[in-house]
Amino acid sequence: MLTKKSQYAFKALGYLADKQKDGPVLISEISKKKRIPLKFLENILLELRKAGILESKKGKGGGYFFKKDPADVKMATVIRLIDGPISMLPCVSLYFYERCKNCDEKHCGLHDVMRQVRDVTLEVLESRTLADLKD
Amino acid sequence: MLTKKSQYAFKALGYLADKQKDGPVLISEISKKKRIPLKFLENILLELRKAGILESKKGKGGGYFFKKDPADVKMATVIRLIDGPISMLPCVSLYFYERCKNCDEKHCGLHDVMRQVRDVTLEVLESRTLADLKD
DNA sequence: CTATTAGTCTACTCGATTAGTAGGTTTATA
DNA sequence: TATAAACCTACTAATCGAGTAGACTAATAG
Repeated sequence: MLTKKSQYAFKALGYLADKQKDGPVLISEISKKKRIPLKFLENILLELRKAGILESKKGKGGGYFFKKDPADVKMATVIRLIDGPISMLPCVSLYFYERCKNCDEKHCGLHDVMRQVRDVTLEVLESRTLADLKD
Repeated sequence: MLTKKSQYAFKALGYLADKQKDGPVLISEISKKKRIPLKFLENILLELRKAGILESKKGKGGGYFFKKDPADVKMATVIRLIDGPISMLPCVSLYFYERCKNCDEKHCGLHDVMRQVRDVTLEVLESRTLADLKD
């Protein structure tokens, strides 16, 4: 399951993708329109900015807006950033790999199945982008 | 990510699938061979028995063994039993569905992507069975 | 140059979940 | 009747998820 945090992130990013032409959008506006707790949203947007996906401007007329083109940001990237691993096991994770103890990866049935799950999952999440969140 | 609990469950089930011809297997044997904390394993096997996957026998010569044919138990079933939902969002879950607030499922980009992820994931997990865990 | 607006940052809380452990009870077999 | 083994309830400690508090910094308008 995705955490609330990444679900909020996706909602906020979808909103920002819609308003992309309108210049900076206030955190408080996103918070109201998407019903996301204000302070929680602050943290989330900050993370997205630090990751280089969003950009912000302080003071009057400020707010958040896209730094990258939404079409260039994969869903998988956002999930990994906010929630961490996408795979069901550490030993099949590409970005958060950990060797599994007492299970030989060469002939571990579970490993094989979970690698297959990872592959089909990533096929979707690496091809879909934040542009797909626009309505 | 799968929990330790379901990972242990799969290891134990794999072991039991191998030993299927040998009659009842002791919890303590599985615990040793697969390096799973004994008391934790007890709980797990109990759940699997109550779910009708395993059967047990008490007293001398007792232990755990398969009630169903391993080839008839889908991986998805075990995950749902031990960990719960497989989907990334409650609103696309088949067995643990919950309507999502402030997001119209008719035109929600996130919903669509996550439904697609669910579909490809289940294609794997509903087709692979515990027989695939044998080595 | 100062008031206001708006994002930045650190740290805290609090409940739920995860990963176990303890210890007694029941049932089958020898 | 002794012993072997599973059964069952309840407890604990650590981590994580979800959110809050409050002070700080930077940009703009008058």
